[in-house]
Amino acid sequence: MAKHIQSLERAAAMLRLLAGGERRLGLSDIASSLGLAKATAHGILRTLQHEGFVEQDPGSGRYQLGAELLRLGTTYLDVHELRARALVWTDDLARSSGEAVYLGVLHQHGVLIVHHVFRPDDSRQVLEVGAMQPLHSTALGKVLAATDPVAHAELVDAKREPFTARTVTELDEIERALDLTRAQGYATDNEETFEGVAAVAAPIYDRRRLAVGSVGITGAVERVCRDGELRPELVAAVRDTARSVSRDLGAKPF
Amino acid sequence: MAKHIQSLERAAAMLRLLAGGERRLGLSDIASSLGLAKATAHGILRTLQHEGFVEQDPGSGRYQLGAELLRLGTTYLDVHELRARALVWTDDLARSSGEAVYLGVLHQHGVLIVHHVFRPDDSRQVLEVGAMQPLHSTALGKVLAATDPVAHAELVDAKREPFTARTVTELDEIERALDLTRAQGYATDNEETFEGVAAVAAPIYDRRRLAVGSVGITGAVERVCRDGELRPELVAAVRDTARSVSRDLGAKPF
DNA sequence: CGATAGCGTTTAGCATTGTCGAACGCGGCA
DNA sequence: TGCCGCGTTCGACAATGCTAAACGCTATCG
Repeated sequence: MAKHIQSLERAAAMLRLLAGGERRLGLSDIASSLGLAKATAHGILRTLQHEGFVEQDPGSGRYQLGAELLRLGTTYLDVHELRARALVWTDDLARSSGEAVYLGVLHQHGVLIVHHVFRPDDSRQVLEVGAMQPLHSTALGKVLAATDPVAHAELVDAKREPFTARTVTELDEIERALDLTRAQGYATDNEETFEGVAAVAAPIYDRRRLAVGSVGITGAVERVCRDGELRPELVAAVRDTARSVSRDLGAKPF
Repeated sequence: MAKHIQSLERAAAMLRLLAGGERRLGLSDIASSLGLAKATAHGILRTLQHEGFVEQDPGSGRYQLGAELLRLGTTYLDVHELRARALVWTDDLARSSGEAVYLGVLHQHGVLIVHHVFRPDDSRQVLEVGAMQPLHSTALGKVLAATDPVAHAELVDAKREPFTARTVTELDEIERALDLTRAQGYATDNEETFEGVAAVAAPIYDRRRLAVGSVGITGAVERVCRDGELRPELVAAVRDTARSVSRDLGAKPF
């Protein structure tokens, strides 16, 4: 007997397919991509459309994601306890560090950004809440992989794409970096994800001492590094913020 | 024969229930709220959890919305053509008007905010993308109700809640306001939604001359009004922006 | 300009599939 | 320690959603 409801799994696969294929997709594309009869795909899409999860372009008949997903996704942020507790502290971190602050949680094979404070200057920046980052090359991801066994397993299974010349993709080399992360209590990303961009992140724990997320700052390597290493005062600020949020979540500091 | 897939409708109802009930809900609450057997609700929730649409608190066993909704909701914004076209113009409007800019589309019984540019000062503001606003009291909503027949029908059906002493709830009085909106090409909200807050909005049309959204500014009544009326230069700026976006979408300007 | 190929949609019948009621194991509470 | 409530599992039935084939439509091309 199947352990999961078939039509729901198929509907979820459709939503993910529509999310991946940067543009609108036709019914036939969807049906063949998932190996379904056109009528089956149509029935699911009709229901999803009625519920607001997908929309159909009246002209071309093609399908795309629907507005209800945005509404529910925003509601997820409102309910998220970690995010609510972190809101108070991340603004201060952005101000004191002068850099952009990110808050991430494990989701599937990567880090989902649930909060993002802009770097406090007047430059134009785009909000990255809802975006995904890889586990193996980012500071947020390495912290999660070092402290959350589930995240670690995801990192081992995932294919580790090289983004720059400095990206570490060999598993044993990554393990050493994770050991270092566990030993010193924070992780760095020294141009391993984007050229010229470095980051620091530290883990956030809940009342059961389990890692539930990570918080960190990201910025141009010229500003956040000195002599090829992250500036110690920035590392300290990030770790302080992570500890403050953990304390708010009920983690005992011993 | 049923026109829609039962399990999908039930799953969608669960997600909406979880989105509404500000906190985590237990299985029994969900099952009884929807009139389902506990085992049925459990099967659906288990699948939704496996797909990332709901999460379960390990301690209490209660359910809440899942992270996948945030990821998909953000993707919806990326695909949204109206939003992409408007991005270029809304920044300019915020700068020239000095006020916060909102972009909304009709969704269910209200206006869904799909873009929000902060007022260009250094005050702390919260992003309202993904939030819903009522049709009957807001400038964005009245524009949609005046130009989109579907939105108008939703406004008529919805229960029109009074938010301030100035909120108009009588249907014939609203109809006169909508007639005025159609005649002058924009709508206002003069402390009808929040005390001390006023707004202007104008419609955005696509290449088939159908209203697909509305754009407007919102701010303290002392700044955006003079002699109890919206300042004409702000009205002109909003209407210019709406026309620019409409032109980008392919609407012919005759 | 008519034939064609592809699209999204609808239809009918079958068997797979999701649903239900009842029982289970496990906590907190008195 | 007994109880009540929770989330979860089990097994059988029939309602449910799936499949395959045919439909109307638009756009394309010989």
